[in-house]
Amino acid sequence: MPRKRATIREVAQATGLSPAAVSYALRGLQVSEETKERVRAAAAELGYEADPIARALASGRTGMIGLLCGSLEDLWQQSLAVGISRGLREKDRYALILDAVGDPARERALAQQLRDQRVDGMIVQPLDPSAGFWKELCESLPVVAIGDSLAGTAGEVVFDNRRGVTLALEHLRALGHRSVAVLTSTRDSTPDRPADVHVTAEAERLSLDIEVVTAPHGLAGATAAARDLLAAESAPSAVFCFADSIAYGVYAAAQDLGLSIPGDVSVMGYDDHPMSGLLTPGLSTVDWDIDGIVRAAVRLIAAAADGATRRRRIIQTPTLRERGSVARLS
Amino acid sequence: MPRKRATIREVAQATGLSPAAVSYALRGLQVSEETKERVRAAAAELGYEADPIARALASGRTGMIGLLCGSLEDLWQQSLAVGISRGLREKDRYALILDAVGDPARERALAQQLRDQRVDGMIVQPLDPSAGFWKELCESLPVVAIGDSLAGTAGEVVFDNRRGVTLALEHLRALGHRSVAVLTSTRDSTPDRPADVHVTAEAERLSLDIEVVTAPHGLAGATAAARDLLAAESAPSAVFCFADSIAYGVYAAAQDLGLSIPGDVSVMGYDDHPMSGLLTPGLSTVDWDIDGIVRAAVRLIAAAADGATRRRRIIQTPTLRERGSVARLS
DNA sequence: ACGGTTCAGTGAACCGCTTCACCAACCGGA
DNA sequence: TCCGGTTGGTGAAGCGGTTCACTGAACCGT
Repeated sequence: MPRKRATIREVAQATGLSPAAVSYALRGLQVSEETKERVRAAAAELGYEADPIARALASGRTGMIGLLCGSLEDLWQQSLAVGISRGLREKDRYALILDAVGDPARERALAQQLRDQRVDGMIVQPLDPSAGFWKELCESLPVVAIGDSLAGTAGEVVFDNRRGVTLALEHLRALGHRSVAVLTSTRDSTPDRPADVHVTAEAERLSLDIEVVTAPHGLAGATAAARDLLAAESAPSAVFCFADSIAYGVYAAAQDLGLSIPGDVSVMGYDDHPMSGLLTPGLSTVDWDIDGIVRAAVRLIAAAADGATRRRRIIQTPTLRERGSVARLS
Repeated sequence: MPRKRATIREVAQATGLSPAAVSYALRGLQVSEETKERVRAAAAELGYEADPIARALASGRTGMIGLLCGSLEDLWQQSLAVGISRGLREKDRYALILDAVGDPARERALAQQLRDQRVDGMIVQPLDPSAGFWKELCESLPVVAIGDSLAGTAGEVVFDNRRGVTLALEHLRALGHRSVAVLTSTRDSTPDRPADVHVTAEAERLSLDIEVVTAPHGLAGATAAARDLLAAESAPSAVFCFADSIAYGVYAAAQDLGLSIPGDVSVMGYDDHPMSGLLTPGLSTVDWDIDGIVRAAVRLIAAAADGATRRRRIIQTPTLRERGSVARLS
């Protein structure tokens, strides 16, 4: 049995001070340098370290940041989680990552759980942004949303989806494509739904023939949807996928059907996931600079957790990344 | 300001019971059905929900499972995290995922943090299994290790690396390869280090010419190492990578150098990551059945957290998955 | 010598729940 | 009728910190 941990009272005893004094000393408040040193020494001696749970109960704060992922299965959210963990380290904080595994009810429960854990703030990419509990949540702690979906948050990092859509569709148009399928997925985590609006608007402007298809979430779902799409007689000359991970499904489908990319069909992604450069051909995509997004989110949440009150909205602008999955249509 | 949360005392007040009775009632203990019902009603009425922090402080347990990833950047650990989140949901538990971002000091801090959060158990894939704190940690709560690296754990899911190595090398040998490079990485998270031992043993048995190269961690590192390897005059005819993610680096390097896989060089992976089937050619690899691993880990940790005391060791056996990245050498 | 400020430190009341020891009432059995 | 054993419930002492209101001493200028 590992010897029970030292408590603050033992340290107090050892130094002949009151627990209160020890508490203050260890946090560098209100005490003379000399006693601080004495307390530090005694604490080290006893191997004392403040219990975060007790501290959380008494003070209501923990220093932790929560990251709530709607579905960690999503490649995009994986990248997000990785980046945020790394980014927070540099701020001497750390993230508690929770995964709602695609279940809105669970998302609700976990959001609450996270709040009850007294995180100092949380970063979310909501599964169901329209759910009522977000508002309430945002009122009780700083929340930074990725993708502009929540109102009343402490901050948001939003995507200029109009620009992203324009970039992709103009690119396809410039290479001669006139009929393109737009492949989204239920729970596409990257952009907000209204991206659809931009699609139709841009399609109109560019006089493109658009067909929007929504695939079930996940690689398998995207593959199946893409297979249907590509096997149809009226198959489009290009597919614009609303996430690189969806485009991967198109690659798989093309492979199954013996179609060549971009020979038989052109493909565009949306994200720029690290794997996209490794495929053959490389996936042409809309690069959202995930590093920038992560940095922005970390900056926002750290500021908010430190008490900043100004609500900020950072807009992310994408760039086009050409790689070879889009052919010029003769 | 959101109205302050109801406390157990308010519920007690409302029902005319003592806080203790309410506490028992809500956990379904020692009270008559009738009062249970009364308490439930009052709780619902007041919107009362027990505060997990206070509960943790008083009772020492939380119901949460911690997942400590040495480096979430690693594709393998990402898959693990996803699987475990999903698996735990079925057990009505949830995982707190922490990422040490490759820093052993941070790993230590986070492990401690997790314990201090009173998780009921934790699953780890250690960055530095030789660190002293693991032992102490394992004594204070149930720990399940992925990859047999820790002693004294509540359970482990270990890899039969000898079998894995044999599978890969025999496959290469059977197709005529005699000189193969083995590409590992610092911090290869999948297998335990001693896999190297198996490599040399198997190489001897199969009379293969082996060169072991260790790449820096990450895609960029693997790519660089692979480039050096493939550009050398005495380049091997095949590369066996100790993780699919490392193999991705080889693909990238081959692309850079204008080499064809498997025409100019054959490649074998180790994991079977979902993306491996999408590359061209598909990556032939050693399939570790991550689903099985996850299920095993979840079962072990759930049992241990529920008080099971028997220490279990589950051995995972791999299979060969041929896809096309290995050519027959004429 | 005196009121007025800081400075260092103390005591006790929390934070919100669990748990242990104990009790009253009720039951059936002898 | 009395006794031992359940049942349903209570009170208070924690869990291990933080914080608020307060005190005693030292220091200030006059």
